[in-house]
Amino acid sequence: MANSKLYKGSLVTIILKLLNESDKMYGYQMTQKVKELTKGQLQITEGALYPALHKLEAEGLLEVEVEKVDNRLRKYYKLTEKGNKETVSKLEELQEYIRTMQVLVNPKFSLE
Amino acid sequence: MANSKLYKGSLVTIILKLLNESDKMYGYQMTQKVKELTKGQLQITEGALYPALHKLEAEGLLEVEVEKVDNRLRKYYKLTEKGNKETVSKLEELQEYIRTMQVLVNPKFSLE
DNA sequence: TTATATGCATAAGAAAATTATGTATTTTTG
DNA sequence: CAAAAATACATAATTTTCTTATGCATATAA
Repeated sequence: MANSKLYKGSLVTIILKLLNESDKMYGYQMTQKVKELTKGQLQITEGALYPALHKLEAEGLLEVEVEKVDNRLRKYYKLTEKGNKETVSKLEELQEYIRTMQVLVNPKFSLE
Repeated sequence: MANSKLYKGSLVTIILKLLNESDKMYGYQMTQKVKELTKGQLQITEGALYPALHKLEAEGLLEVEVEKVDNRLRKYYKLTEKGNKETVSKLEELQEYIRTMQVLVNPKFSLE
C-alpha cells in the first residue's frame, strides 16, 4: 500500500471517506483517485482493495451496482445508511489516532 | 493495542520515540509510560511489545543492558547510532502519513 | 495470605496487508 | 499493425503485526 507501515489499518477509512465524497465509485477508480490525491505517494494495491470491498459489502456497509461500460465490467459501490454511520465513526477514530500520536511524538512530553 | 486498528504499524515508532526522549527504558516501563501519556487510551500489550523489542535489537537499532533491581530482572534498552537515524526516519514517516491522511479526509478534495 | 503489581517471555491464532497470478477487454504507442 | 500499457475484476500464498492466552517469578498492597 505504501512505503510506510503506518498505512496498515487505514484502508477501510480511506474507502469509506472516498465514497462519502463521491456518492458512488468502482474499485479501479478508487486506486486512481487516491494516487492522484496523494500525488502518487499512496498506491492502493488490488490485493488489498478488492477483499476489503467484499468484506465491507458483506458487513452491510456498502452496496453494489454492476455496470457494463465498453464491454468491461464495473462494480460501483456506495455507502448504505449503516456505512454512513461507520464513516463518521472511522473518521473520528482517525482524528483520535492522530491526536494520540501527536502527544507521544511531541517533544513536550520529555518534560515529565 | 487499542480499540482502533490504526495503531497497527505504529508500535515501532512509539518505542523509538520513547527511547529518544528517555535515553534508556525497560519494557514494562514503556507500557506504563504510554498508558500515562495517553491517559489510558493506548495500552501496549506485552505480546506485541516484547517481540518488537527483540526484533529491534536483532536489527541493531537497540542495545540491551540487564539490571537486577529488588531481585527482579530489568532489561534496559537504548538506541544505537543506527537506532537514532531510524528514529528520525520513522518520525518523518509518521508526519508524512498524517499529512497524507489529512489530504484524503479533508472535505476540500470533494471539489475536483 | 491472597490478590495485584512488577517484569520478563512465548505460542497460537486472527487480521490486514504484499506479492504473484489469472482473465479479459480497450487504448495507446512504436 | 502488433505489442505494450491501461482498464477492470478476482483470488491464493505468504508475510507482518497484532491479540489473546499462558507461563514463570518476585514484591507489594489489601
